[in-house]
Amino acid sequence: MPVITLPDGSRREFDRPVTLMAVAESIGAGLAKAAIAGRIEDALVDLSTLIERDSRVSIVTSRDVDGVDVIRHSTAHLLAQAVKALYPTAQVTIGPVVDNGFYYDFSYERPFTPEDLVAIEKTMEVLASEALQVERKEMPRDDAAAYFEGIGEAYKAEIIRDIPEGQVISLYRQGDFTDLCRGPHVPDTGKLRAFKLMKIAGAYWRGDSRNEMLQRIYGTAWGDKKDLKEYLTRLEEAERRDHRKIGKTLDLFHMQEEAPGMVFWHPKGWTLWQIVEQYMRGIFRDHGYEEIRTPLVVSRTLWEKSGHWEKFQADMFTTTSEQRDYAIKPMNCPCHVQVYNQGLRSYRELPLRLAEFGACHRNELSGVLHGLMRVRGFTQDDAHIFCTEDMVQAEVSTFIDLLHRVYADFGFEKVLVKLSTRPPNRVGSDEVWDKAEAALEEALTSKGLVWQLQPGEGAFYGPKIEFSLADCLDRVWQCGTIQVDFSMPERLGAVYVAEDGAKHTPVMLHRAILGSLERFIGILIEHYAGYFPLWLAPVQLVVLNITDGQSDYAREVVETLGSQGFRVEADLRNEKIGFKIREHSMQRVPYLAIIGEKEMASRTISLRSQKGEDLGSFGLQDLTRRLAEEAEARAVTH
RNA sequence: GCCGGCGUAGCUCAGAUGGUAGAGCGGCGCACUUGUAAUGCGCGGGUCGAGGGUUCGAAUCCUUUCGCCGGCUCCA
Repeated sequence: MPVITLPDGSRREFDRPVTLMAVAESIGAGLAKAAIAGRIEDALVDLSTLIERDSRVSIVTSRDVDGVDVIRHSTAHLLAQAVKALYPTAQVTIGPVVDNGFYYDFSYERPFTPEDLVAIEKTMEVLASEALQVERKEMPRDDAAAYFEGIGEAYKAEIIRDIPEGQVISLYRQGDFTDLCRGPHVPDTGKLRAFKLMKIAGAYWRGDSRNEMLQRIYGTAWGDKKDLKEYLTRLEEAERRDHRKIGKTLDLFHMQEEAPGMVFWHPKGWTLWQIVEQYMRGIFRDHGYEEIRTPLVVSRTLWEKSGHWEKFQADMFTTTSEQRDYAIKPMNCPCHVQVYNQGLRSYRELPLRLAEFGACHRNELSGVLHGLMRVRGFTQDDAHIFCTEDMVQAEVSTFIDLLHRVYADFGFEKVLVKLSTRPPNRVGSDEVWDKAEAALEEALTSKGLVWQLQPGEGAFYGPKIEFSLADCLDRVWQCGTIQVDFSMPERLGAVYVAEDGAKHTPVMLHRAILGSLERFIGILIEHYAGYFPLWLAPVQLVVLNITDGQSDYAREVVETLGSQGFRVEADLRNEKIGFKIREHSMQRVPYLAIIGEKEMASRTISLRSQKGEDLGSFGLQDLTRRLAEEAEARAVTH
């Protein structure tokens, strides 16, 4: 006689085992209708699950995150059912839930086309409208394998064969379609009301590039149509913010096929770059870093010592001169160790923080290149801290503060943190790893940060922390990192003389805040949709005259502001003011200063914000004060 | 690198089924001297990503190749 405890603490007693659905019905018809799945104790299960013992129970609806995931998972099944209905020779493989949706991989004799996608989606809608019951059935492993082999589903059979013998396997049937699945699923396909197929892509069977390429269909699914629409709007917004598009319209940079994965920076883009770089240079200077510059082209012999030649040769650009092999540096650390190695270092010099805006090149696979976000030539805000093991925690701790400050200055408040610990293949003793991992963890804890642990995800040479920022669309970008390295200083012969007079190997911390400047600028462009805050805007203000009569005064204003370090341009063209305003507004210039007869007579300007507000007339002193204050505050005004 | 899609004027894009390319914006010229998101008129501008093939004839069909886009894989 199960006693059921609901989330609000109330209890209900039943005189015989009941299904979750029956519990939902006993609470209310509305809830029963909205029910997607349920939870018994903490396990997410089907509504058809029979409750035989006293339990804590809750009903999951589409307003529940887990409920939406169940809907997505069931929509993946609906997709597979539709594909099998339209293309019976297609074989199903796997169909998991991903962020915002799901996908399903199929093996089929030809690629699916966009027209297929339309047909499949239509069939899915029909199947959903039929509100087919979704039934769970359990089967012994071997029977299940035999079943799928019998219906020609080789991939499913293969998946089952990898499940331990003797285990009971669950199958889900809806209409004439049966899929192997752990579940849970919606009670009937009528619950699937808000979905859309998004795109087709290739994907390797089991994610291994040696395997067959399958046809992956991506879809999105939501609890209701409103959420679906919101999601699609968000995608449109992301498209609107695409840095490749904005980079073109704002004339920031371009790329061309003669230099794939490399950037041609135009004057405005390079101005933005310089603002970012000079800002970081100031940060370095204020926090005990010394800036250096090391060669781009370095002999193979150094890369052999560092181990890169062996491990990453295919990913490096190489060249030859007078029978010597060279590689264009894919990272800066070996070169930084060379700077460290000049002269004999004393413990008194530690920690030594060497920073470089290091231009690196990696011969990335052509298929992964993506605007500024994934390039072959990039510049890191790189630095290496040479220190003792005892200094690691303090250095990491200071770095974390620094990083948060930098992100906040650029307008990013939300930072996500991941700690990656020792992988199976690694260098260094367990004691040293223990110490390093503890130092990183302690540094995070002392800052009161929440972090995600990634066991085994550390580099072979040491543990690391990765910092990601969330942009205005809540997209997450991993930018910062701090990594402990036990390997390279020793490999490259870095030492210091300690208090005991003996030579010791320093620990090296690799660290970056922005990561790649190219990519970071790409993120900035998308975050602000090109509407940069004043301190970042390549052109901060344009002075517009009404007629030729004010040209000289306009030039004078530009000169005055320019001499005070503002990035100001004049637009003295013989055009209507509305035309000029429109052009510069579309170029997302933060401020426009308009000068007509009136302004010239009173030696003022009329100020217009990017948003189109008339801010009134300003004398030059008031204007410069206003601009300076806003730039200094790094205020985000639009 | 792999799978699929795409590549036409400076930009955004039209150009079924093969018949030697078109619009808007920008550019240039002329007129207009203009008050807060497009003044009017006129003029140029493209070996249709590149190579090869089929054809009387290719932007269009086939093929090779480069690049871009979306994924997969990779990411020291």
